[in-house]
Amino acid sequence: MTDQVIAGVDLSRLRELNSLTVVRALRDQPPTTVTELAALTGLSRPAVDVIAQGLVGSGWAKVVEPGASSTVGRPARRYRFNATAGHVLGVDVGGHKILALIADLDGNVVHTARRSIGADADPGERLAALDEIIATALREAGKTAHDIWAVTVGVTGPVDATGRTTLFTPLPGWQTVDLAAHLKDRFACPIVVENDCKLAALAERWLGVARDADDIVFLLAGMRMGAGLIIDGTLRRGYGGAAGEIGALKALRWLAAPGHLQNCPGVPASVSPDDAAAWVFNAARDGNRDARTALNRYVKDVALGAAALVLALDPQVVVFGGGFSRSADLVLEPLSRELAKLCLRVPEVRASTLGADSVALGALRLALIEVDQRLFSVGLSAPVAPRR
Amino acid sequence: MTDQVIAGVDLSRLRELNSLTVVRALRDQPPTTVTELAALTGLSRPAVDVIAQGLVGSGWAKVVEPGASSTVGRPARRYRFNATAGHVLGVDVGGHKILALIADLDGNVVHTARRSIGADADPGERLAALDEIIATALREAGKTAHDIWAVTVGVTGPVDATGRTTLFTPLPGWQTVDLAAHLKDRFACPIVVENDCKLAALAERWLGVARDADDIVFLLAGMRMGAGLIIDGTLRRGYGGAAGEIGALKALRWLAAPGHLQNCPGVPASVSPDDAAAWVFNAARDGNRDARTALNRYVKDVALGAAALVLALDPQVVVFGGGFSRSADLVLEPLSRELAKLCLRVPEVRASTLGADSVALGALRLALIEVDQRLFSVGLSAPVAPRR
DNA sequence: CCAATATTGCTATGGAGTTTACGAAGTACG
DNA sequence: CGTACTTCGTAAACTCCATAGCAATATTGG
Repeated sequence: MTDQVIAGVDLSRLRELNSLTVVRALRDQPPTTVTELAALTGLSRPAVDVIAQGLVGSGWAKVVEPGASSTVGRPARRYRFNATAGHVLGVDVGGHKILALIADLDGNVVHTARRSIGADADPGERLAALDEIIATALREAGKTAHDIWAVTVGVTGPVDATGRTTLFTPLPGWQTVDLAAHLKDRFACPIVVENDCKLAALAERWLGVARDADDIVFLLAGMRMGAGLIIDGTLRRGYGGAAGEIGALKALRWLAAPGHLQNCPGVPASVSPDDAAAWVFNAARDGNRDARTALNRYVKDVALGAAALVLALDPQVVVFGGGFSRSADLVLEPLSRELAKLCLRVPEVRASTLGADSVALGALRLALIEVDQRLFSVGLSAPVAPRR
Repeated sequence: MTDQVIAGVDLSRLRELNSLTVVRALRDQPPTTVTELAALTGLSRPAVDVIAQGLVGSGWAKVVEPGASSTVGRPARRYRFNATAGHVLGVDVGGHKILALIADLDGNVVHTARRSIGADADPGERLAALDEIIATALREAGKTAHDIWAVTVGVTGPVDATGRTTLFTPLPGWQTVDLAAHLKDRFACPIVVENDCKLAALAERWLGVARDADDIVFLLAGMRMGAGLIIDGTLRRGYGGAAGEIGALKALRWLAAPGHLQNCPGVPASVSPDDAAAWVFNAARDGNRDARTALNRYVKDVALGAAALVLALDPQVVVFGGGFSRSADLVLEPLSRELAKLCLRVPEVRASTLGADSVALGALRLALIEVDQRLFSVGLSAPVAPRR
């Protein structure tokens, strides 16, 4: 079918493959003995031994000398994956705030930097704030740009293959911004720009409430509605990066959905438009009749778009996330009920637990996936760090 | 992440991997010399030589002795993939007909058997007809059930993991039929039952109009509307096998769409309900005003559901297939126009060329994929045929 | 202190691929 | 018609990798 190069396996490549296998096993395990690794990989003990020592030499693994052993026999030396060999950076450029996380190769967050920014900030201000917060995060974490092996930035609006949001974005003036190009001067590593909903979906499967599922429809519910799709365990972007943008279909009323909350009668004039939804949720909890009506209408509209996604993809789980997920207690049950009415096979509906950090966490996850892919295609030989 | 066995590569496994690489190269190529294979796989000439001879010994390849050579130097022996080592069976169990195809491992159809059946036939009759046509096809092709390495059957309605259509099916009484179990007595090989739209989508990517695309929304348009989704080059079924069933959402009006054609004013009483649509298409071509109105309404309704799928998945191509694709000349342009109005990023719209055979061809394709997967996981050693 | 047990390190063995080399089989050309 | 040239087929030597088995070593328990 394809005419691309079909890779025959050379003997040196064999060793590399087995090294990668050991790395993979090491990474998913607490510090491990050679014998355990041998059992895990199916390789012989001597082979694993040689490989493990090689990995220590090249920095991928560290030796843990045996301490007080609890078993009989000679205590075994243990090896652990050297997660601090490299780090990744994940950033969420939101309307109101910028959040940057730095994590090691295991995904442990080692530093967090947050800054709020006006929703009407122009692209120049926003980029300057981004640069500043990245610089701050690196400095405070004691890292330089060369310690970072991959960068992912989340923005609102569909992102195309080049990392631009030309189709549409709610950030003022952002249509013409080429964020990847902007960051390319600061980092030598791969830089990925991705849609915020898609990143949040990744986070939810990584650390959140959908860890067990391979087919997930993630709903980012806030003043804007969005969705991220994970199918067969992989984030799907679509051909032009616009997968999940079901809100564009007016018949499904996603655009209008948050309006029911914002324009709910009875919201005091003292409450700012941004906080109206929170007020309505609280009022609904207290039994306010207008608030309950608004909530009902909101859920019905959300369910309609969600049903379209569910019918299209037949996921195992629908995750209700985003800013409004704090009020999931009010939404989950009626949303589930509406979906049951509209869909053929009804998926589970769960509430997100990651809250406001989900986009930045998802950015970390995507950066780690990027490192992984290069690791398992390029190989261990070259350090995975800079491209040039 | 996973705790499953992580495969280390043994030396014998290495040889197997390289054998598989050579098989793969051989399969996509006209009869090939050892030197060419070596260049293609990156292996050395002696290594490929040994492997090729081994493949001939185990029946996977055949030798083509050199004939009149056109180049200088000693003419090379050529090897070709032995596509007739095994065969696959693909069947389309439709409302009005049953179509069975037998193909070799290259996908060349070696036999076709077709039979029409009443739309109201009960499950017993339908299964009997299926058995008969399979027996006929095997007999006339000079094969037995043991020559078949994989069977796929296409039916209407969403198919779950066990091969049953418990959610919904338009075939009378079919809800309780366990087709896979029925066929298990007749074949020792893997048997897959799959939804007809999904199979037609596969066919369109294999031999049809979407060979170049990895992200495809396939529309099966006929008296019933359905869809099959190919994302990142792979057919996606959804968690419960119900992906693409967007027609269940009444707001998107797929259920009603064919009705515009069937109930078009002006259709002569002499035309049977099944042929009404064809009459309307013809009348529209002749400029009949009522027919054009019906067609417009039909296209608008089709476009609405299609737009939901397009927005959800952002495909490269939308393929208009199924029985009505014969009249694609009337549909394509307005459908494309409607989609442009409704979608963010507008995909190409193409008309299917495979016609009524697409489901059976897709069944063949899925059977071949099944053989492939077993080949590349289980390996060459065991003949891929019977499971027990 | 000694026996039991498990790990570590070492050496011999065998399989697979590569390199090198040479005979074989055909073409091109004087 | 014969020689030079090209390419193929195959064998031998070599390298690399993983395995198997054994000796050495470190720890626990009696």
